[in-house]
Amino acid sequence: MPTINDVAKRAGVAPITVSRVINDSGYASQETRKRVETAIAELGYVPNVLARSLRSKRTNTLALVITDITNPFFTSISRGVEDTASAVGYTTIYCNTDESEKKEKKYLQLLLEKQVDGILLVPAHSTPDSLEFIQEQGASVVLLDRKVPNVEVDTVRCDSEAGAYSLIKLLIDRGHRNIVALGGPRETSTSVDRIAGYRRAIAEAGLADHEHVYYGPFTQASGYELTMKALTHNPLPTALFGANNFISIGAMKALRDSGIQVPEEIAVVSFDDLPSTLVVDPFFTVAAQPAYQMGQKATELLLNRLSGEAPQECQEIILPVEIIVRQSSGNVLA
Amino acid sequence: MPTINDVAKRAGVAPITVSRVINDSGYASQETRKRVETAIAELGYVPNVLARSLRSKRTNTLALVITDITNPFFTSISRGVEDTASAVGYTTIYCNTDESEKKEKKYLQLLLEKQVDGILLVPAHSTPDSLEFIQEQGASVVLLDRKVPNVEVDTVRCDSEAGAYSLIKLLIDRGHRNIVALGGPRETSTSVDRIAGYRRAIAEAGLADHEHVYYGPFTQASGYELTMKALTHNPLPTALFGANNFISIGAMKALRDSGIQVPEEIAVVSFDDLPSTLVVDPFFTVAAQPAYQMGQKATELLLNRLSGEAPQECQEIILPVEIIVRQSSGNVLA
DNA sequence: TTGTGCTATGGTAACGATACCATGTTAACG
DNA sequence: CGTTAACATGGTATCGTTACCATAGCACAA
Repeated sequence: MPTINDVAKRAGVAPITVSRVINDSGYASQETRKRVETAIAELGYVPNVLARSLRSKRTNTLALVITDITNPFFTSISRGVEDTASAVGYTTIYCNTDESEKKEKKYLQLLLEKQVDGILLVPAHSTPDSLEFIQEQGASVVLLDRKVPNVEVDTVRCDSEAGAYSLIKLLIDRGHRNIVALGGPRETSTSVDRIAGYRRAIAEAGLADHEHVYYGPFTQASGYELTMKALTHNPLPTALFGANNFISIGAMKALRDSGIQVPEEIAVVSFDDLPSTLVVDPFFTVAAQPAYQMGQKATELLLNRLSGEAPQECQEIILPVEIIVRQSSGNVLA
Repeated sequence: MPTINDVAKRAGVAPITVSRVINDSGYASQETRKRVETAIAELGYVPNVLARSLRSKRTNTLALVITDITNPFFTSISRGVEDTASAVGYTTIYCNTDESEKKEKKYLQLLLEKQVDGILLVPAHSTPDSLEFIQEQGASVVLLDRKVPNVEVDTVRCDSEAGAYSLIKLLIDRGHRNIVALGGPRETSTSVDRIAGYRRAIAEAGLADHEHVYYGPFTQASGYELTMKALTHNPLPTALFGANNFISIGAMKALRDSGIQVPEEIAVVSFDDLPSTLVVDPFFTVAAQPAYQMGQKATELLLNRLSGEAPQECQEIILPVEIIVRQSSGNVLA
């Protein structure tokens, strides 16, 4: 495989001149440029980015660390990231942590070894320490979707508390008094905030006695299981609140398997919408997060940091959620 | 940021010894190993993979070039790839070509510059030439999902022709005589094969006069549009065959918007299933491809090539599709 | 004329690791 | 006791590129 030196020899110039032509940096006469370009074409020369990055200390690579690309929410985020990054010549490495502390650690180490310029991180088990370590190693970080307390980091997320509050308020306004929350993990900030929103709405309506919260992973299996537990209540809840899309789908399956009609017998509201490309008849009343834009914004913020254009202080961008009312929330109770 | 030399100095050894400890290659006494490890920990040393790869000529990086990660089929493939690759210490770079020739070219060039060890490619506009160029540049290639004629390359895909044939046969057995195919792009091998399967079933049943094929991109919008065209037929078709998941969802929306009941008035069958995590009540009768395994197998094949374990000749692995009969195909016609 | 600044190009070192070769120490064996 | 082999460590060159500094021609202003 030809190197920059081979090209230089063939074009009758110094390697550095070839470099200047390739990168369009510094001066190069029209004629030299042409000679170099033909030499490149004739040899089928492909620059070696490893060498370039080693010398220049920039890899033009970002990393996106999410929990699971299989979740459409993260899929959309990833397209937002990828599109934004690739438009300015950056590549993106994706990592799925599956909410595992071990995987997260392993990937972060790997990414640092790869000298990525920046990391977009949906923290699963990140601590202030681990974030600081990343920054010490010269990589910029932007937190996505979730908070990590007591650190100075840029963050892009949605207002989970307000979104959940609105959903529950909507149910209460329709006459529901017995609403069960199917939460995510106890330690995950989005889950915590959504439950907080639920609590605020419940408390405001003077229903503190009717507060019922279950916790579990953000999975369909958990949604199913927690719903089955909720269905042992007497009297039955009149509405369920799923803290994310998978939980709610699991809940729906549990209700179906129990022969319970939605929304006639039990109403369901949920965090996270499903992309319209995947659903024929959207059914869920949801608090929809602008996932694509989250990825986009976070990437823009990160790129600004890298180019030194961003202001010194950390930014916390909080995007609004959109409440979309559909059938699953039903009508006003009789 | 500390380098291997800093570690070496602090541990009182030569850099190469540190290297041996890190990579667990060659000999190192228990005691030296310990000294090196503490030095690494104290300095917060992180090896620089760029330098390592530049010297060793291996990046331990694969690339997955797909058309759109937003399609659950490719999402599943990507998890198959990622899980298999990361289990043996490989990182994966994802690229979305969106079926664009320009993007595909741009990404392939970029990936070669990055010196990826291997590329898993869902060819959108790849030619034998472009594949050979990749191989000349020292990267291995495995084609995924689609064929490129007249090249020697490893391939992992499903039997599109047989899958489509089975779906159409199923409709014919239930009495359908007027089945419209909503195809993908004319040039894409999967689309071509699926239409071929459709044609074979139609011909076998002596229905050549009732052959109706439309072509368009693999998108929901196209599925919608083509269905609207199909609905202008007189008499109306009794069944539709969508060549991929997005097309079929678009078709369903068109039928819904036209006030046509599925399957009562028109039956629908489709290629590609949706993951059960995303659907409460699976409805489509489909030819399901084992997407995750496709990613897995392709990655294994690629890794075998890289380690030189694979036999010389190219392999073509063809996985079977599974016909899953659900409601959308309806009952036997009256 | 001298000085200044733009254009165009090149030489040398360095980025941070490992490949390759060399060397010394120790244990084991006939 | 000498030879062999496994163990343990190090020196030097090199991967392919760019940073940094240097040089030289030329136009133009003072």
